[in-house]
Amino acid sequence: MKPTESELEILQVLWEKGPSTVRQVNEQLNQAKEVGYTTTLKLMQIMHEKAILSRTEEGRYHVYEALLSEEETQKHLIDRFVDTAFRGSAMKLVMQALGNSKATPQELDELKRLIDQLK
Amino acid sequence: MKPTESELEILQVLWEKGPSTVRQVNEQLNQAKEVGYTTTLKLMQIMHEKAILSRTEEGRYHVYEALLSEEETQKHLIDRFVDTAFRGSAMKLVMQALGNSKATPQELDELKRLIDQLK
DNA sequence: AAAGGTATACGAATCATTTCGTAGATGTCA
DNA sequence: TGACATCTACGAAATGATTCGTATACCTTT
Repeated sequence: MKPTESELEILQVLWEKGPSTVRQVNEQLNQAKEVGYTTTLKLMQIMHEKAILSRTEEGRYHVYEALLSEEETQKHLIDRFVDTAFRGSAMKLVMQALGNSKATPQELDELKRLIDQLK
Repeated sequence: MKPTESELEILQVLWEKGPSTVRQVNEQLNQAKEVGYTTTLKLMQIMHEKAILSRTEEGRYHVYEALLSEEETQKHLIDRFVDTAFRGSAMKLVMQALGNSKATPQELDELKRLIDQLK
């Protein structure tokens, strides 16, 4: 339930691309940095054991799929992050993140709408 | 420049309490969970080596102080977090964090003001 | 001065994560 | 069929973070 950083990278790929083989994931990862094939394989096997990924055997290949939803996972991660880095204050996180970001006026409007909904 | 989780816990204490001895920090940490004195000591020594903390020797004691500012550090952490967990989209992080949080109406107003400033 | 308490220094055990080499199975193609 | 490519399984090295035991020095109190 607490993916490590490398696991997260793999999840990203699967969330973006949908169910994939090790090779597909590995190739995607390699666009950012060099990672050996067996490294990715091993990681995905471990994630399968931990029930983070499901696996379907199609002939000789294994096709993996994320069992955690992106949203749920992000929710968890934010909780932990707020605790460890912001002493529990989500608002501080939000304001800092917003300050750093180069949000477009549209995005800012969208955010305002979200705020109004929350009130 | 990339504090680990334990290091962050120590930084939190120093940011909150200001310059402190190992014992003071350790006692603070122990309110949340049990940590041995020498564990905290070692960690703070390492942080000193890494130039995360400064150290002043006052008689027999060493007084440590954070060399990283809370804001700067949080900024870095957010950047990394946005990358690893939100594929680079700070807006997604902000909206998720806001959705999860139980912000008070006052806080939401404050946030709106911040947004207007950014526009 | 001796005993007890408390400091720092430091090496090393432990634990988690990441990386990769090698082996064995299976498919493909000349 | 035989050579070659590609797949999974698996053990274990490498790395990084955390934790702690022990040594040594110094103060304080009796």
